[in-house]
Amino acid sequence: MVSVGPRRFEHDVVNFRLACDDFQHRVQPERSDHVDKFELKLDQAARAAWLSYVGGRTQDEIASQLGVSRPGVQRLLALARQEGLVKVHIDHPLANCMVMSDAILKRFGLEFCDVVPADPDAADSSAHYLAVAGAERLSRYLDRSEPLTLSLGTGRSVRAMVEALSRIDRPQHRFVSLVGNVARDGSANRYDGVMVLADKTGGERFLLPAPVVAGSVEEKQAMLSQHLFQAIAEVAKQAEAAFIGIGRIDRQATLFQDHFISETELEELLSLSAVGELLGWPLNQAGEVIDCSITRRVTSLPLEMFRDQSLVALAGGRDKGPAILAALRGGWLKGLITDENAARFIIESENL
Amino acid sequence: MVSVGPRRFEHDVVNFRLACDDFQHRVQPERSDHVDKFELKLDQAARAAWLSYVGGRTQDEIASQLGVSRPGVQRLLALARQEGLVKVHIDHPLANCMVMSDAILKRFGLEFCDVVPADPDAADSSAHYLAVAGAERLSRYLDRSEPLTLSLGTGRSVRAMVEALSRIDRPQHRFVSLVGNVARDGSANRYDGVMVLADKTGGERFLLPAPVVAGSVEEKQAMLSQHLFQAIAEVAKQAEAAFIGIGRIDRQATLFQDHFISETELEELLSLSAVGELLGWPLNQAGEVIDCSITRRVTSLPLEMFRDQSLVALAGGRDKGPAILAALRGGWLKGLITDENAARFIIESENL
DNA sequence: TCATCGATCGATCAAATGATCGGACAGGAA
DNA sequence: TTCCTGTCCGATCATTTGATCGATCGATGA
Repeated sequence: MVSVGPRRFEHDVVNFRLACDDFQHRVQPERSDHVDKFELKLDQAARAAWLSYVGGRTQDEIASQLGVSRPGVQRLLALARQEGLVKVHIDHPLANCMVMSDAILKRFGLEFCDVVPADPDAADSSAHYLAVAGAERLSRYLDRSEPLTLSLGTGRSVRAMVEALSRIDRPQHRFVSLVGNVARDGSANRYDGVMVLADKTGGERFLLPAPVVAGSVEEKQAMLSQHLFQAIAEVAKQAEAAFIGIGRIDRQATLFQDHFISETELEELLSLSAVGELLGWPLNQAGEVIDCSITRRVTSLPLEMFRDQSLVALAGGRDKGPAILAALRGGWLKGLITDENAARFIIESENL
Repeated sequence: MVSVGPRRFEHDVVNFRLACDDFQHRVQPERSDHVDKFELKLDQAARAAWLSYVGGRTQDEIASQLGVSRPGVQRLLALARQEGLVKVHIDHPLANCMVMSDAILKRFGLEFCDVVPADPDAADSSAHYLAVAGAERLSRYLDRSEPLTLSLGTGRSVRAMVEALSRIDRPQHRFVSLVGNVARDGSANRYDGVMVLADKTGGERFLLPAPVVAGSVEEKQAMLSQHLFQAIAEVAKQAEAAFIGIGRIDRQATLFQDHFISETELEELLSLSAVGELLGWPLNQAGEVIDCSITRRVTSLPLEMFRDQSLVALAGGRDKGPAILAALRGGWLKGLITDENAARFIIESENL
């Protein structure tokens, strides 16, 4: 899955390295006849490149046309690409997305990164695309016929993803919710993502009978020691991949709006410069889990548990940028599905 | 040598056909879900194209990344190219030349066409490039070790070409001058192209002991019946290729300036709408040899003789455009070495 | 409901491409 | 002059790419 290195067109990110190679090549022989020779070679390279990329000739044809051997043509083409003579442009709105996706992928060592297009003006324009892209990735797992365990976080994005999924019969699969589906008032969320997913596939469902954040440290301990909780946690540990959302930490934060944390607690998190949360675990700008009074009451499985799973995050919108960036910096994610706006924020923040 | 058809990038000329194919595909299913489906496919195609051409991924990598089979990726890439999503630009002054060269090559069914860059302001800027390009082609023949017969016309371009040639030891080759090296006053040109070429290679030289245009029909007949003349003509017939210049027919014409034809004769040619000449044979705009009083006195070998030889013409400059175009239209040439200015004239005249 | 048509998809093979290696050649130092 | 060193060039092999063909799936109409 990991790219084995630049193969054909070395633009964008890679160009930098090649430019350096070039530097060593060209600056050393400064004398004019050498430069002339180089220019001549470049001319030939340009011809070869044109014949190959625009004219669509094969290297054999080019070879006989330019009067060199085929390997010679190959060297000319390589030269032309190194010197940046060949410019490829993909004429499609997705091209930008691909550029950013690739940059993020490489920067944070992800296994995949999908960036869906979004209109910067229309705030929620990308929500549906995000859901579809997520469903696409999700169904990649579900397609398999061998039994599979997947875990899901909460959030609008995750929810929309499973709703965008088309029905598929996979009774052998198991789905676990990573985040308690019980609100602080004790009401259970009947429409948890796992429920929908299990309905659509006919698979088994495992729901965590707990709130995200317990009322007290003691309550958390009590919950963690429950047999049922431990059994479900055990299933979650076997999951191959986890699809989760990324939460902001500010007054619009889901954690706060849904009353999982109080205003005082929010203030505390903000004062500790939390910028996002993963499964209820608050992260600072560097992506480290912040140790504070709230952390000690979070009932979610510890993030370390997901080191050997494919932790896939879905989140979009420029507002979520800082939170997504934190998750990336922490190295928690294996996959990211986001939108153009958030991606642009990340690219800018990291100077990519 | 002939192109076997579009292979990879179908731009420029070929794009037209592909656009038609596309038309049939896309217009028939006008219903919106079909269009949507097509759009989705195009999105995928854009992604695939980006990953392949910009990202430099291999098709296998793209396949696993997009979750389709490798042939699927191939179809996506083909689609992307058909739809014109992939734009390739060669960032080099020669790119224009290559475009024109290719257009001329295809339009007139040449075996090769070299277009060298030229500054439209500096009139003679391309003369040297032309010579070098010609020498390049010439040495392609000379490199061969088997005995070879080549014939040469006259003119500054041909002369410059042989001078640009580097020395090479080929005593087995034979070189024939196609145009008399005797001026009307009887003086022989000691520095004929053939002389230089034979000097540089050590090959045999055959010079036509005649002026281009004889003084009268009788003189021509006398000359053609000479044994020496016939012997040399016989050698010329065995030539594999002929490198010749292309002459204008106007007051700047070499034929006229060197007094091979008189002012009256020039007027006659112009009144018959001659626009150029090949080895002294005047051509009209369609490239047909004009039958007139001068034609009957031209001592050069008939152009028909070169139908099964590689007749290669060297000529540049916008002024020579009409003459070159005539030679091309007549279908006399197998190869053309010209410059940007002349090429542009040809492209514009033929609406390419 | 079934048969047929069409389209799409993936396995297979041929062609084209990229990379490595050994050898030749030129330029420079002993 | 001879040897050495670095560079360039072309033969060969592995990989990648393109194209064809049969199979499968879904749609359409009887």
